[in-house]
Amino acid sequence: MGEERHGRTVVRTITDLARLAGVSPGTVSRALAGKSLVNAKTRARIEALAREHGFRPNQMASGLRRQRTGVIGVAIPLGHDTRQQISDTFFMTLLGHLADELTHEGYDLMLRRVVPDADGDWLDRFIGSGMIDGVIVIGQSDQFARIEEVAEGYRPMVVWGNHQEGQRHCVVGSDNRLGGRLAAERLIAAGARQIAFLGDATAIEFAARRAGAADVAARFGLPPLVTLPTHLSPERASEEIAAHLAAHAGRIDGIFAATDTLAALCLTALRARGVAVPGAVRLVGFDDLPIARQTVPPLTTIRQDIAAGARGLVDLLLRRIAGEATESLILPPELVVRETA
Amino acid sequence: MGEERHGRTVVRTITDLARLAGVSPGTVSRALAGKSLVNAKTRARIEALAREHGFRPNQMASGLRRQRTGVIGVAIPLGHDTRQQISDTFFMTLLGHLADELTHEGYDLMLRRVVPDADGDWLDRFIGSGMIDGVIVIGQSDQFARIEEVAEGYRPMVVWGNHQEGQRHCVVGSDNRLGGRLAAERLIAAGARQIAFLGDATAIEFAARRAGAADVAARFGLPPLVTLPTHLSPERASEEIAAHLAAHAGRIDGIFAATDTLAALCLTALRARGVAVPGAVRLVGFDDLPIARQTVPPLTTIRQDIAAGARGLVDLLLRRIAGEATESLILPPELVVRETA
DNA sequence: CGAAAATCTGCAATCGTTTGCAATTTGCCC
DNA sequence: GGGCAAATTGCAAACGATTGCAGATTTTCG
Repeated sequence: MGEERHGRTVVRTITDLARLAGVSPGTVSRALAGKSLVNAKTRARIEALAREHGFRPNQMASGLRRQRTGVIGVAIPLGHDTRQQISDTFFMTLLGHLADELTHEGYDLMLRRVVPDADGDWLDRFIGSGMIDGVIVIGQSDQFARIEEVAEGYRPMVVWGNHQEGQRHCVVGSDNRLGGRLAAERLIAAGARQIAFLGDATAIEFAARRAGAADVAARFGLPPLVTLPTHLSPERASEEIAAHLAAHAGRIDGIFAATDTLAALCLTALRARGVAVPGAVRLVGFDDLPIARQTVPPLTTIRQDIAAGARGLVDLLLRRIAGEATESLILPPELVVRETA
Repeated sequence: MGEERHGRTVVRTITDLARLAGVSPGTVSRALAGKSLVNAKTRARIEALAREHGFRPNQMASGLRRQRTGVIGVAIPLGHDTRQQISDTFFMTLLGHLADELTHEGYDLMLRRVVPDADGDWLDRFIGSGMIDGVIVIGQSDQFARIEEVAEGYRPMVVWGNHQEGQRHCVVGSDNRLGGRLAAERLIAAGARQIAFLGDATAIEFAARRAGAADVAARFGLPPLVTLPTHLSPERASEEIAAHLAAHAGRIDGIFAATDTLAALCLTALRARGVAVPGAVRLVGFDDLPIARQTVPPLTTIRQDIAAGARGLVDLLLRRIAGEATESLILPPELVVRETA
């Protein structure tokens, strides 16, 4: 420690700096932490030296001692459909906003993709690492049970996803069922009679969207929804959609897609078959991603307010870290009418 | 420590576990680290106990002692165009692949968005935090000089971006100039005579793309490129593009967009003006993002192999961490012909 | 059987920072 | 100037894991 370099003492530790300033390490620590216990002049001197030598206290050591790291973990569980989510526009936008919010609150963000099937222990591992002060889980995937279990004993966790009656873990998410209702109402208003749901209805959020749409179909006395399951990755989904359209040609006049991404693919497939949209088939998406404005014709969709979601996640998490008990936050989605329905 | 809970001793530290196993903390540490110095039976016993109590060593303490954290920092400098990049599909896809690769190599990923204008010190702060073993910077933005300066004294850093003659920092990126050449050649082959470059040519990568296109225009004896500067965020870009098209109506017959995202917006704007593509105006994008397949008509573009880029970044970084000196890695982009040129 | 070699295990220092407590200095008032 | 309170500072013990070294145990072999 304290070797010469560039003709200037290199100061790596608070002790180095203390020696330079002629005080004890404790005082340096207090000065840099901005505590009121140090003399103003002493502090100024120490701060100047720190700046001059580009010194920054080691966060690992600080974290260890204070039992708080200033890092929030963000876990993205990937379902069977591995490759998808991390490049999915919706999740990525959410992640971007999360990064903003967390930075703003002075936290760093540790990102971890997890493949629950391959590693049943993912959540405990993340939490138990001692590296994070709290965790945000983006998407429940098929891990609802696991998350519930952990929520029992670990408070600082908030999850993006769907809310179920009586669940224990704190969740932030859209009212998917309501979104589904809005979508179906619009399809019907635009003239649809036989509605199909496009997407993997085993995913819990999607199931809720579908259920909302089914509610409305039933209320209007229409035939039950047809489900057209797909994967989320564009490559596979394209083929699957084409197959579905071929199989149900002429028998479906309204499609509610689980996602704008799927809706856009579906639109391309419909065009390829020469089906008029919204003339012969009406189409509604979900999310209101940028792509929704760019399709031809532009997509009618259900908007989720991603920024508000991120704010909610961070806000609730910080309150839980502070020890508060918090309710889940359910955001209302909103119908955006463009031209496909 | 070692209090009762759920009728089972809670073991938080390696010392707790040692007490339970009737050995010393040192032995537990060695057993859990999989060192060969512990007796097979002792190790088995310790491992069983650890599993049973869900014990995981504290990474902060471990990191402090070993002077290595197992975390790689990923910094995303945001230029003036703040909101954009983190939700930009290209960067996010790259981030996804990075997460994959790093996880695969046993590293965690710490994500930090930085606004260099507001915080001139961003890179040193990140590096000096003691929280990361190395750093990947995604995009040079306008921070070329700052990065160069830091590269001088800090080895474990790799940057995604453009390569300049004689630069010091290790970079991975596409050969943007070559990409620009490919784009221009295609535009010309498709019949363009007056080519425009769409995008912010002050960004270093974009400038290189533009330069490549300009090379080709000159070689073919065509008039110099017209530059149509835009922001990257879709909202602002839309208007700007519309204005540009209005200003240059009929005088441009080929557009090279810095990005597929811009190209898609441009296509929409062209459609709105009733301009035939590729009949009256040819259009080539860059990146080959998913949206390139979905526009109408689908976009001719220059593909960057994002996965290869991520692999390169991680590979080079790990080698630098290990102390190797490494060359930069320049990947060849590739023309993908679809229907807009 | 005994000694040397090989294998395990424990001890205690260490990583760099924070913080309770005690010691010291300074300021203030009579 | 003395005495007391307030303001600063130093001391040393944490935080939890790792690891060089030395002591203890077992194995090997002549």
